[in-house]
Amino acid sequence: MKAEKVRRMSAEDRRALVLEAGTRAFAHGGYHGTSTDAVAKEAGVSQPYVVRIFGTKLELFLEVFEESVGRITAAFEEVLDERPFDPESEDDKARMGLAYTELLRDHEFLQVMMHGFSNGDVPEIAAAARRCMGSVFATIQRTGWDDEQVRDFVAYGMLLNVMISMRAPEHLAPGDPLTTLAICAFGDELAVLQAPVLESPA
Amino acid sequence: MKAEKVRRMSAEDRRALVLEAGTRAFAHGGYHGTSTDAVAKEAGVSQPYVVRIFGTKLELFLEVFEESVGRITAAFEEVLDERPFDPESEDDKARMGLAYTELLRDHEFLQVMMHGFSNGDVPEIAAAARRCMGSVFATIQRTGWDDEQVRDFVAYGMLLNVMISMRAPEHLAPGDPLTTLAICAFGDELAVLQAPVLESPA
DNA sequence: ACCTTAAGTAATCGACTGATAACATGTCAA
DNA sequence: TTGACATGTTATCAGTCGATTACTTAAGGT
Repeated sequence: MKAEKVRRMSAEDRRALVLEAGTRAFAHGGYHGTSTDAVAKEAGVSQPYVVRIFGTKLELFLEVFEESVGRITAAFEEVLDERPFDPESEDDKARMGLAYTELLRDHEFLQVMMHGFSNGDVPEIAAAARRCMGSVFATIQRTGWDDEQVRDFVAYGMLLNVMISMRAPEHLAPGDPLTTLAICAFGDELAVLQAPVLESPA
Repeated sequence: MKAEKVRRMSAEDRRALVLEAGTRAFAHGGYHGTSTDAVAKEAGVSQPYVVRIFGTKLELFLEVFEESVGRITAAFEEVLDERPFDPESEDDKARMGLAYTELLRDHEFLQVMMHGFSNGDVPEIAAAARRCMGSVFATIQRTGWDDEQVRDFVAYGMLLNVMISMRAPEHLAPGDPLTTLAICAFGDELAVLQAPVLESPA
């Protein structure tokens, strides 16, 4: 019957794979709204195995969360390290903005971040959220902007996160005020977010 | 034994009471993280009763959510209707900002709103979120500001919501970058948010 | 006083969840 | 080849959740 020998993976690789699956799963339901079984299904392993790897669901979420925020700060750091950053330059500012909007296309990290940010009732998650928000702020500070500029940049990011969360780009109606907001918040990026990826148009 | 006659309430009053309790409960745990029993306990009634009043947990949440957003837009409308609003006036802009920071002190509405905004995986909640975000945007538009200004105002609000959600004001450490962000985001309001209400200082 | 209506609860159900324990099997060094 | 260890699963449990049913009793008109 079962001729297939089941290939195994190193614990390290499997852990990384489950972490990725966890990112996708938690991006949808958040901490409370996602079961360890959902993560397991996404990863293609059994539910008890994912809890054995991470100990508890909470620890799994915390790892997923911190990794997601890490990816986001990494995207900014890439821009900052690419070449000297001029705090006065509108062009450099646009580059930072672009780094974020590129993240929007694959918005799992952002949604995980958002879920972490809004789970203040779980002390460990709230603590992680504060730590991560601090590190994001500190990273943006490296631009040389004054604190108010950094604050506004972060605030703008939060708006985009919220708009993504509520699936605004996929639900635009002509007369809707939300459409106006979406247009002036996402700009050119809106078109990209509306349509899913097209496969090799003939 | 039980001498107490149980006083009853009109369905209307009880409904309002449970709605209020729901606001407090959902503000903490959000949709997925709050049980109907938690709402019932908060309201001082039995769990089956709260589901009978609202039909399902989802409908209860939607009512709580829409009412919360209603309170928020109402706060803005109060400012707008108070006297003619000058879109060029820095003073009038400050009044709008103040309307929001006053909401921060009793932040249950904001947290419920935030939870609704980040629950995009539940279609009904996401739809309500889009509707409500649209109505908030439309309300702020009544200032006469151009769309970019309105957008930035809303974005700023989202940042404050997130900071409140992660309990930033209660966890300020001297060297922390988050503290810097908190200071330049909340301004004078920060002191108020840090300390719970003091009872008649001797 | 009576009796219909409406407010409210206790009991309970089936589904789900996170976690534990026991078991099975692939991998690899000696 | 073998045996120890690491990878992974099945079975299962106790707790929780949303919802339904059936019951209880206060309120209020006649």
